Amino acid sequence: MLRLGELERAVMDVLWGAPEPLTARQVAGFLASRDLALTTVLTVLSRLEHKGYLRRARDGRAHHYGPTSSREDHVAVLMHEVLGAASDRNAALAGFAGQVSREDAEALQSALAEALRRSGKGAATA
Amino acid sequence: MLRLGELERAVMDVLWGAPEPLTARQVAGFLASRDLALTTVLTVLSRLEHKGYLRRARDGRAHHYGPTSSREDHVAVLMHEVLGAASDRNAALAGFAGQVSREDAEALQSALAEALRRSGKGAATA
DNA sequence: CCGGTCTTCTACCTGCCGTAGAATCCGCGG
DNA sequence: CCGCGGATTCTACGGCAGGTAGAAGACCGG
Repeated sequence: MLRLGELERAVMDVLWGAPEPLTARQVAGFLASRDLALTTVLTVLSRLEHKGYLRRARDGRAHHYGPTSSREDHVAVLMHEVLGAASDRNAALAGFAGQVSREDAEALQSALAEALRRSGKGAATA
Repeated sequence: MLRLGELERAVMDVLWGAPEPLTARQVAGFLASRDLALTTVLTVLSRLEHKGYLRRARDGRAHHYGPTSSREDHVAVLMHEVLGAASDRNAALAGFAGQVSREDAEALQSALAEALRRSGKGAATA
């Protein structure tokens, strides 16, 4: 998985936070505090598209850029990627479990229960 | 959290996999397939120490380098870091839960149960 | 005290990313 | 159908991280 730089992340945050695809100009608008040149935003947008994070569609003279997956999916994928680096997955999972907040732990538990229930009566995921 | 490069990760893997701290020469030995100059290993070792991943202790003429934390801890920390990037933690956790293998899901569940039990009769973690 | 290690310093190169100007393209209004 | 103005593409530069390693200095053991 290709990593994101600071500005790239900021752009993705804008797009992930938007209800629908945005034009480069709109993205620049959301990042107005950075006072970036439009071409800078365009460059980043292109790089992100190249990396597979964005998809774009022409609309009149401009393009609209939208994320190819949700931030949550992205995060989930990254978490797996990180987890894959551990030689002892169980130990890593245990370490992780030991560090999460109570709220997260509870949320994770129900999510897991749900996942197991689903995979239980379908084909096994693993 | 500072990221690791390819070689840096390889070095950490060697040290994480070793039962005790190693000298630069020993590390180079484990990475023999790369045919690196000793100074290259030393440089990387220094950078890793600087980043806080390693601690070293002099022993006679050479230093012995050992990891400051286990790979599993490292992975757990990284997972949290990644999780922190999600605006909707629950959605991210759900996405993660939906992607884990059955084995991992089960391991996680017991680890979580354990964690909750412990935090339950102590001070709350969150 | 000497020699051979081990270490430190310094340096080069490459690739990624932030940044943006110049040139080109193209759809829309007239 | 033409030209205008915005959108896109191309190209580029500087900085930083990381891989790589030589040269020189520090230091321990014999």
